[in-house]
Amino acid sequence: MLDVRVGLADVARRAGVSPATASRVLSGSGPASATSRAAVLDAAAELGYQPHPVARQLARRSGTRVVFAVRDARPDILRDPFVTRATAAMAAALDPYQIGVSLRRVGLDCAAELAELASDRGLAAMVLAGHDRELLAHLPSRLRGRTATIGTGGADVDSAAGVGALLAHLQAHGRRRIALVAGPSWLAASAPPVAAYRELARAAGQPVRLVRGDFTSARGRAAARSIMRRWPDTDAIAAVSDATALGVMQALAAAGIRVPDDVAVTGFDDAPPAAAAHPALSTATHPVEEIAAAAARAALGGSPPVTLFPSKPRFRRTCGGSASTP
Amino acid sequence: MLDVRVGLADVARRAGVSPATASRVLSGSGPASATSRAAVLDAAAELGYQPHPVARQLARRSGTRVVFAVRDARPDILRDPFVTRATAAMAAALDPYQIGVSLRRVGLDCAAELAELASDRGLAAMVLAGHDRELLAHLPSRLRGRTATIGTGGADVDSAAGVGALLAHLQAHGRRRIALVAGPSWLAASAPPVAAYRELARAAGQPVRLVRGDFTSARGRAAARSIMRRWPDTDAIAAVSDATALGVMQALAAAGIRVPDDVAVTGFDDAPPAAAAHPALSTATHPVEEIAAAAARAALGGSPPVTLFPSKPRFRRTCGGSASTP
DNA sequence: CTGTTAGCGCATTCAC
DNA sequence: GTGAATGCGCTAACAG
Repeated sequence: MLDVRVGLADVARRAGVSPATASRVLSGSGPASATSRAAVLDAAAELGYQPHPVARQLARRSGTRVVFAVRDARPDILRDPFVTRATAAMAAALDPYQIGVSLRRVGLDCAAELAELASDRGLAAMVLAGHDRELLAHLPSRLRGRTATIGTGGADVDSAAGVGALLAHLQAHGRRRIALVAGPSWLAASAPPVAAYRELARAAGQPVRLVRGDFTSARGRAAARSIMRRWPDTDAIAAVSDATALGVMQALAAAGIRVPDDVAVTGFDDAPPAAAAHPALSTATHPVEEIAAAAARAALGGSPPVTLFPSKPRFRRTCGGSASTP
Repeated sequence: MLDVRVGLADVARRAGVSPATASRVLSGSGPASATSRAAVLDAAAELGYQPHPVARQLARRSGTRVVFAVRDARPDILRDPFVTRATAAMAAALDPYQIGVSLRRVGLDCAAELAELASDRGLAAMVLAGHDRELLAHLPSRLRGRTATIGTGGADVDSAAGVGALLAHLQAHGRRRIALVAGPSWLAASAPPVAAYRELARAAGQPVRLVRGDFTSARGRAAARSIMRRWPDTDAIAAVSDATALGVMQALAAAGIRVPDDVAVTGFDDAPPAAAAHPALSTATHPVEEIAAAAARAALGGSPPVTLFPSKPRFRRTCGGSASTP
């Protein structure tokens, strides 16, 4: 039992059918009478048959790996928590399918790199993060239909809602001059929070104070300094990542600015450091694992289910209001 | 050029040799005259030949995936930063080999799960974390020689040195009653820091105050409360993970105990939250990515290079001494 | 619905 | 050293 060397032929023989029938039954698709179906299933169970994934994929011409291509300028992007969390989530989600995950960074200008990826016949599908509209229009043909994206247009968090809820909360608690540290402008996923911010500012007749970040805490520190220099009366800073928000808080503390008394701060991601920060960082949830798993499945399934995953605000100390988070 | 449909046969034809010879040249091993070798290489380059990984692995009977099996009791262990970082590092390191990574949790009592893994013929190798000696002795035969471990006995961080350096620093700065929040006792990798701690305590004639943690901040909070209840005069708490140390700091703050004035705290990992903590957490580096990549390569290569990766102390605010970290 | 016949693309025996 | 044959284990066409 559980002998590694039992093949489809053994199962077929024991079930009294042809290998083709056994294959049809065990691979799911294809017609089969109830009788032979049962016989094959029994035989497979008794023999402890385990299909050989590699042979199956060869015959089926479907690769064995899903590559997670992260488009970013920073060489160390593959150590970014978002990337590592997403990668691990995919690796866990695809394990039952016996499909592995590869991780690779591609540059902002990545046509050649994508072409190289497309020429790898071992690739079952690709999940692409950090894309923009133009890039998707020029995907290599072999990758079309096998690619799912994370971010705007693909599996994405409803960052507009999450950030919007935080901004609305800030407004409701008297903050009038709110600055936003947004994502990089080359990234499509940066747009929704910016749109939400502009809309709320306009509706409340408040000024627009927008600077670009890159999801790192270093940029958060720089952004905070820049904001307080350009607009000294700023009374709240919203960032689109917890790391950036923590950087903002560091810079404010260094400048002797109190949080939340002088300036409120909010982040995005609800990563563990947010709750552990001092004071505890207000933020919004980001179901990275669910998003990554959905994207991986979509890439394999062919049809990208353009789903927006919910983001819930977590009001904590730094937003200056009353605490109300479990 | 870069046509996906050029196969070994095409290369052979263009080079004027047989497919067998072309295979010998392109797959590295096997005899071949300099003449035909050059011809094959040229033809392959001109045609933009890309070997088909799946076919190659089928013929070679070598799987296409490396599974990262994490042995732990907690169901959410796969979201642990150590696990996600290691998984991403493997997925990036194995990408050039066209081998994907799968991630799976196995329970503490995992004989059956490992047997199931062993029966997967798509598996090229396994990297196991959270092992102990007994487990390794009972590895399924098909996994032997294809398994590398992370932690004691495998690719591991020199945690004894890292934690030892922190403890020595605490002692040198006048801390006399140091408690250690160690890893779980079922984990082999928990032992070295404990040994280092015992040795240093013994040499300095200091008491041993040892509690077990599990690398989470929740356990850190509980551990801190427990320590201060049992040994109220404790003047330093060393934890073997940053998350745990941050939990310790939270519990101390909640109890009105000042860090580092009343109690010094140190962690382990040098994760970003450590530097961002308030006060900044003293810790020691943990090259998780390098360790994971080395383990993955070792698993594929067959011979586990039992390497101890260095851990360097990062003295920051919480250890109470003079700051001295870049 | 089922069995037979061909491959999938490459690596590896063997003789030569 | 080289080529022809065989097989890896399974799936997909095609007739029946």
